[in-house]
Amino acid sequence: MARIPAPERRAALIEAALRVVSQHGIAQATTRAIVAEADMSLASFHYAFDSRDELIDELIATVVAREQAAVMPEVVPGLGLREILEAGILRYFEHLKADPEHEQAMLELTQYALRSPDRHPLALAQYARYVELAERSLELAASVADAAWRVPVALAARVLVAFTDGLTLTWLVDRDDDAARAVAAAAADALSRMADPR
Amino acid sequence: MARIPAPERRAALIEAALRVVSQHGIAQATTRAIVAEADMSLASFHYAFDSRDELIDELIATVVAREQAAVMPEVVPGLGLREILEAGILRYFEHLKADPEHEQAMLELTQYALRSPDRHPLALAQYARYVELAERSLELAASVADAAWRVPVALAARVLVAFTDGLTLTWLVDRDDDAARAVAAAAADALSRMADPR
DNA sequence: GTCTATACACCGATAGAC
DNA sequence: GTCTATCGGTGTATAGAC
Repeated sequence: MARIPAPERRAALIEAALRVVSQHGIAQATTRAIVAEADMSLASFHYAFDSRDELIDELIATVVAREQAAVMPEVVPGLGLREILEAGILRYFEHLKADPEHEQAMLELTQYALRSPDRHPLALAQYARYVELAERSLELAASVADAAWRVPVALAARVLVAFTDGLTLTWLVDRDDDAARAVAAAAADALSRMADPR
Repeated sequence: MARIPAPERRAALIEAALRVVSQHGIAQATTRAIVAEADMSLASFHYAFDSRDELIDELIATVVAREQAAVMPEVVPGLGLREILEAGILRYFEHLKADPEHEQAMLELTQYALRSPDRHPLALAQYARYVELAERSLELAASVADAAWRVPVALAARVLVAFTDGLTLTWLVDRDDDAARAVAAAAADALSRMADPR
């Protein structure tokens, strides 16, 4: 086999691990399954990583760092804040529908991290990142709609994260698109009432 | 050891399994960990159950059937619908704070069920039960507040389930009580606008 | 650096004595 | 019915040839 620098091997293994977790769940993301997905030998795994735990930690850090603002609103002037927010949440919903396994993987990684005190900070960082992205979206939305947040943006962002999480979890279970759209509308409604026109 | 009828052994093992899942997560809920918690021999497990899968399925069915309406509003006349709903959601939040491991276990069992086509119906049944309980709460709340739902109650109930799920997941990660209360207020606000005074 | 082969722990499940 | 002992399989991790 070709000689591949350790950092590249680590990256390839992390990508393979994400695919395995997405498709089969974290419980099935064994070292053997991951190296098979990456088309490597088992020994190569332990050359690149000290342990499976080390890879999982790195995987969580990677997906968190890579997370993009799926809810980021388009700049369409003339719309009210409520409409802008609803469009943003619906955009996230389309993103969820396009790749449900990825969001399911993110949820599993969160819960995995929650089960170990050592890894709890990883889950916290993940949600801090979500809140940060939500915050930017809400600030942009208010700016476009010419509104001002009455509560701290960080708090409104935290509420938005909770609402999208709930939308995700329930939709992954029942795949009820109409219900998900109702959640989006209700969430946008509630959030828009946390701001005043300027 | 004493001779215990099979149904009692099954019940004891299910209770032990729930404790193990709550405390250590479903990944650690091995047959050995469960029998240790139940103070039984490993062979007793396979006398009562054909397989570990059979017990997990039974466990999910049991916790779902046992689920109570934690959000069920108190009957306090004179309050508006929004206040009644907020009080109900805050009641659920206190329930969550009192026993976080149980709600975390429920989330894990849901995601576990989602990973296997055979068990997906169990997750669906779980959420159908949640929606049913939410529906009863919403009907009672509207009746007490003398209001009428403008949308189908089932849909409003589905939205309520999503909101409480999001509240649960985010709070389990960051344990931010103030943020959770803001989610509760926003959810109550959004839901109350799905009804009209009568 | 990469491989095959293997050590060792733990898993679910069963055999067979009592 | 209940137990101890054990099987076959799979998990993580490592040894040692190349």
